[in-house]
Amino acid sequence: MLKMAKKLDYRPNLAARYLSSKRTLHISINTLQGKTSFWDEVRAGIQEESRFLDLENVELEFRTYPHLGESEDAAFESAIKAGVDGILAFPSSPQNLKKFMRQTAAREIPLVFVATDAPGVAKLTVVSIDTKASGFLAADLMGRLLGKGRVAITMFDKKITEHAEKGEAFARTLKSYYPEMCVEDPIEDHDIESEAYEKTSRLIAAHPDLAGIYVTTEVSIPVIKAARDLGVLDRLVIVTTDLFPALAKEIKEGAVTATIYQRPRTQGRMAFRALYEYLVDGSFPRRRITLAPHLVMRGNADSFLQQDTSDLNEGEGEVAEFSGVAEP
Amino acid sequence: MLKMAKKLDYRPNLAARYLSSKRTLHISINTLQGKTSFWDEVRAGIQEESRFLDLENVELEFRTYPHLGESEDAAFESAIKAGVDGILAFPSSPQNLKKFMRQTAAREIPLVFVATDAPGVAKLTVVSIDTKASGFLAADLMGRLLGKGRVAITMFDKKITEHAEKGEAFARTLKSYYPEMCVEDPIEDHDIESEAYEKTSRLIAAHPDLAGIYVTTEVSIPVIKAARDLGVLDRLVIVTTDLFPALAKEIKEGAVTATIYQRPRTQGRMAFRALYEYLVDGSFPRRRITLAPHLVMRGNADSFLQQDTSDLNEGEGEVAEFSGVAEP
DNA sequence: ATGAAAGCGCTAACAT
DNA sequence: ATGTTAGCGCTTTCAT
Repeated sequence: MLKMAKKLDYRPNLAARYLSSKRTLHISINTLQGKTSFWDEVRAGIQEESRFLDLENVELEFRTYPHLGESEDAAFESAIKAGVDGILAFPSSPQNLKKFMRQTAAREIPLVFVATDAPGVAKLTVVSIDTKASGFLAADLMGRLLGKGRVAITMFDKKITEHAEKGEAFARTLKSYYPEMCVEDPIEDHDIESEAYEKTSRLIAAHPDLAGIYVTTEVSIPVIKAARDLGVLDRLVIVTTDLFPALAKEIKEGAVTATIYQRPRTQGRMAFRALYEYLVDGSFPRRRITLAPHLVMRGNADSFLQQDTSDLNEGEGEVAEFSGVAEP
Repeated sequence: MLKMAKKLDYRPNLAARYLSSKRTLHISINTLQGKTSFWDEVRAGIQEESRFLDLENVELEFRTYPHLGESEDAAFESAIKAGVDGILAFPSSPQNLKKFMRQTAAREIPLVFVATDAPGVAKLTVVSIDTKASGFLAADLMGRLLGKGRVAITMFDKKITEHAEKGEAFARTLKSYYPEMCVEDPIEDHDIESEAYEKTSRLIAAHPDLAGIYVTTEVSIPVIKAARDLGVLDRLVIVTTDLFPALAKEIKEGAVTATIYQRPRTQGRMAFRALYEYLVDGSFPRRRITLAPHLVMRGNADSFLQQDTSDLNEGEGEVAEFSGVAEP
């Protein structure tokens, strides 16, 4: 009886646990090598939060692979073999991942996904951008600026949940608020530059009245180039995704109206936080952690590009001798 | 010699420190009672982060005052008398605060400001929204939608740094990107509804060609009402600040084009984090912690209003005793 | 003043 | 298997 009661509201003292336990948590970070800076930022966010939260008992193991596909599998296998305590990953090919599901499940290795979900795979949580808000923002912006006309959307592949969701929110918003606008079937570029260029060119040729394009993938530059080469850039409203130097240039020059920033650093931070909490506390995060996108236009493009050091500065390693709070 | 070397790369083990120390940190949260939900959200963010970070050695003391002015001073005095280890505050009247500067400085009580800076007051850091990005966003949105015309801006008072900065960014953006637009002298509403209504009405009467209004304060409803009463609401582009139910309604109905959400919860979280880290680690935060504003339009208004539980889930245990200070 | 010793609440290695 | 004990790195108290 008493034991029961005691057990119910018993909370282990984490400080004591850290102190006594020699064990260090090994967390594997399986992500894609940065094509643009997106993944570098995600990793930076993870490191940041790790340093902030950690009471020096966690070790990050970065398994960064250059391409989707087998090197991704290799990273997974290697992590499992190494006996890591948790995995934080970018799931690119859900089918392959299922092979590992049993293993992670059997060994009770918690899994957190960043940026994209892998439907059907058991995981602790997924951290991603709010796709509805993204699609909506792009649509309302275009709608307000154009009022009517034909617009297009590009995505990696209709099968990527996140992209499909953005597309759906985009189309739905346009339909309900701007009935005089219509959306073409999505272009699928598979993150391949030439494919994006080709398909965009063809689309523009087929629809000389095209008024806007919403690019949900990272390959926005080829889309812009196609429009420019065909001489229609000036009359297109282009809304893109993410932010990197080449794109910032186009934004500042007015070629791109706005971009929807997916806050990679914060995604990394949140993902690590969720995994760490689970490992340390046993507490479950929400099933999905969704971030509000930031709208970037020419005025604030630069402030987003420069390292958003975000929260804390370096721990100087000094004893807390409260040395007066001076303002320099 | 050896001592020196040792001291230099010595890093105290925080876990051990928490464990052994009986001391609990007392942090006073001096904020304004919520007129809208802004301050409630800030406090929620503080609580959230506190529960998340805390290894049960911190105690929050909320000193919430109904009005600016003397009750604010009282809260400050009470906190200092109580011997708190740190204060997290909304500085409404910088002049008064200076009286306490000496005291906090003398007793080495670190001070963190939220939402607004108090220039000239020594503090650990200030957490606030990115005013430039806010003003810019409002301006570029209006510029893109209107192209030309006369627009106005309302603020609490020209003397509030944050408001002045927003106004400046707004005007500067308009001037450089949309030379055919012009900005009226700012309306100062001092957060008083009747004042906002009066002055807006007068402005509209004086400038029948007014095309847009950027409201940087929380009193956007009276501005909308004035425009509606004078029958010009339909042709005005209105961009507001913050978000609360009554405003969300106006956004969804199209009266307000967009609002710039200042992320009160995140402001609270960041502020607490900075103060806590300093208290525990001795590490100094950046001088200013600036958050990117969120653009809210009719499609995503609801998702912002519903409690953004943000990061973590529940921490079940309860802290022992709260001294005579009320919880929010 | 300065230094030695006793815990803080756990885990891990030991003994039964 | 179960119970006991040493000790993690600090702070605090107690003795010198």
